[in-house]
Amino acid sequence: MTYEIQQIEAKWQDRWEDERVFNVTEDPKRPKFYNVQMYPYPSGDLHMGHLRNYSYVDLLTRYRRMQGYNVLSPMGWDSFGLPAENAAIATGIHPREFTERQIPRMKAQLRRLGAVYDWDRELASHTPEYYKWDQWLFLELYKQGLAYKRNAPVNWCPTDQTVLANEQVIDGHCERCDSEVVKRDLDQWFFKITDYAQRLLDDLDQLDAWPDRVRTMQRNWIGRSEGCTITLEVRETDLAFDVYTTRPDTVFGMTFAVLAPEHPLVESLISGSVNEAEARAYITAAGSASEIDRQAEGDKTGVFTGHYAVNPANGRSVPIWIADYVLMGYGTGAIMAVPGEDQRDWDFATKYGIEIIRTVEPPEGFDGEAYTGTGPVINSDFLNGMEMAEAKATIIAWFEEHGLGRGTVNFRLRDWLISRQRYWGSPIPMVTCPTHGLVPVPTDQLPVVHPDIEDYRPAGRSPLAASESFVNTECPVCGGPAKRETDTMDTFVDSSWYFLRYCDAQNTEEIFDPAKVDYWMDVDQYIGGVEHAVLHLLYARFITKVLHDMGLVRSEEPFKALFTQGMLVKDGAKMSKSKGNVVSPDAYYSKYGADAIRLFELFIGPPTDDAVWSDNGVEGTSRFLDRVWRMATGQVGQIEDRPPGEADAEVLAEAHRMVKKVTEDIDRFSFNTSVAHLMTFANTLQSALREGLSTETHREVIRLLLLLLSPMAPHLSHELWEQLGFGTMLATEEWPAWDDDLVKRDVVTMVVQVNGKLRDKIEVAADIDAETAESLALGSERIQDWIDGHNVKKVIVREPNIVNIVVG
RNA sequence: GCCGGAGUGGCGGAACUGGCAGUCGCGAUGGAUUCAAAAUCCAUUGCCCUCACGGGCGUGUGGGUUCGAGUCCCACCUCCGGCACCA
Repeated sequence: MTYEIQQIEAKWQDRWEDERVFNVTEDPKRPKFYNVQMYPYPSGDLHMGHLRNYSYVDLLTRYRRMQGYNVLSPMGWDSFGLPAENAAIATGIHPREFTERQIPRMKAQLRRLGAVYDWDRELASHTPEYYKWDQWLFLELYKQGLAYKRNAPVNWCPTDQTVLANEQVIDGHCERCDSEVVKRDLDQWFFKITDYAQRLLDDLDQLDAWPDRVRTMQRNWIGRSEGCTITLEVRETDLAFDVYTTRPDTVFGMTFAVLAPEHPLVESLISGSVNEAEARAYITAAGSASEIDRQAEGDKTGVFTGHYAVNPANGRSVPIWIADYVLMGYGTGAIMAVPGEDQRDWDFATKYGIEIIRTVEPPEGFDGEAYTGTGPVINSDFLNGMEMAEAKATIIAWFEEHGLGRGTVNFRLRDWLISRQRYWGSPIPMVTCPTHGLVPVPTDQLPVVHPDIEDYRPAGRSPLAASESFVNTECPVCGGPAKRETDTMDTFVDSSWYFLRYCDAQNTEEIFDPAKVDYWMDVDQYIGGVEHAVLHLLYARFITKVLHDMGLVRSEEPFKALFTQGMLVKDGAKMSKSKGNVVSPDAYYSKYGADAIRLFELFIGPPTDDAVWSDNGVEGTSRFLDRVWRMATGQVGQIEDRPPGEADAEVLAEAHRMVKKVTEDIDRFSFNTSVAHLMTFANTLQSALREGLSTETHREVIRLLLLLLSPMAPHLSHELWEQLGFGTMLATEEWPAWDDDLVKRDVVTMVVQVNGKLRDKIEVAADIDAETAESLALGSERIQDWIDGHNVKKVIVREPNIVNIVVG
């Protein structure tokens, strides 16, 4: 019996598929486990970095299945979007053709790894069967006022020739192509995610099986702040504007006010003002400056409007400035500036010679500039002497009483910009009629079919706009000539609900059957990259809440547990095609097989951490699997036909210890140590076999080993399971339980320390009492040498593990 | 700047709750087997002193708490990630 890797792996891949072992239906009698990984973009070849993630997902599918769960593990394709489109532009192949060529290749590669899914539920977002429901979802949001179109300054990527959501702008650069993003005023579609800001924030508290890191990132992104909106009147005019502040307690220190250059009041303020020319020049310059330049901290610029505002707290006049360090997109686009307690205002005031009044007493010896800490309020009339919290509450109450302002809550989160001027995405199902304006496409006319066109290159407007046959349509209201919306949806719309569609993927009548979703949701384990911490995971939570409010989904949160895996690193960079450092699994498949690759991917390090690829690591796990094969098939040591003896009992006990450790470690996602425990046991078994082991013990411990190994190295385990006659299909066997009596040790090593330093080890009974432990320790010859001539001050006993003797 | 996370042998990493630092693997060294090699097996492998028994040092740095600290606390250094003129 030699280990014919290629043949065995192909055999079991066929059998899992042919016997539909991992295809599932709703079964109320069994507990369910819904295991989902973030569906991939079908990019072509899988490299070792991808395989790491698939190995984790597949391990969980198989493990939970053996534990008796009804496990749903589906797979689909995030097949719309820029990568396919850009690849298509580069190669001249149509994105549809390109995509539909890649999908079967990817499937074949997953199969080669031995990864199993319920392929009956496969979906791909570029297919009309899928995007029809994207469009349906859009119309539902539109109906509820959660989708709207407006002209707004948006992030424009000059390379990809499309707008980007705020979440897709990283440090002022395009998330995809790294080009510098510019601002443009455009009519764009938005989803009103801000309506859900508070709920998205509050419900993070329920997600205790999410990494704290991700929850913190979402919290920061939502950016809730509590403060106060105050109305400032402009002297000698009937104009007024609102400012938002989180520090109303410092209002007496306001020595100027600032408007963002885009603020709507700016025009009426500067027109005819003494400073008009200068102000106009400044606004023009600020408007053309890139985001990056405007974000340069420290170097603050601005221009005086020529007008003064009234500080509502004390009636003082303060100059109104325009400065681009105030952003139109946050708060009211205008601020009260308090240089004494805000460093930005301090910088500005110092530069332009504006007065600075401290309203919080800095501590003794404070030598900084603006003081942002706590302390007693000063120079502030009736607030004097109060601490920050009290002063805030008092002044907000005072403003409210006098009708000058009110306590308000502000979020950093903005509405989600979902329209894209690109070809390869779901068409937005709206029509513009000269008579009836914006009209939604009736749901019975869905899908708005995404047409195949010749020229899909980006051109500053959607390529669909060039297709006469697509654009020209009838108004759903009057039947007159009308034009279709030509923008497509952000692919994050597709991915914000696909996990619901998996529950009922072939439904042609509705987006899904709520009863089926009810059975499978929530996702019990969601697995993906941490790069989606705010984008996809926030959008998916939002859409789930919308569907919940529509009564279609019971739960308010889609993903009960989230696992974010680390990346595979090679030559100091994430393994990726664009970095040119990918390692293809092909050579490793033919030399070592899928099991050795999988086991190495699990063994390489903690799953949450980045791991460094090593070329000969697979060799190690391959050696281990070879050894398991040889030991299982009787090619190592002596297997004796006799009743089990004492040595057998110890091997059996070790096997049960392995069962316990491996199970507990899988449960806490410590896959690398699970593998280590299997290897440790294999070493024990090998030594035991050298001495000779009974047939009975050998068979039992091999049985346990194969059960544990099967989610990690399924092909080899299945083959041995069958060959040794344990049964036909290991995947459907029950996960082993350990026997506590066997796991328990009778004799343990007790460490004896003198002043905290290890001085002796004594074998003692596991149930030793404190008194015996102490006298054994003190009686040890070695210990005597260390305490002779010293005064024993204290003996700490933690039986049966440790005795520490303190001498002076 | 703010908010997270990490720093342990030649390398990847282990030590989950304060209790033997270095499981497991890679690499390396010596040996067995072999005509030879591959494969396999055995042994050694944190650093320093010692023929040895044994001892000293050791988890980024400095301090602290504790009978006892990789683990807890304080300060700092370095690296990684997120946010960043958010009022």
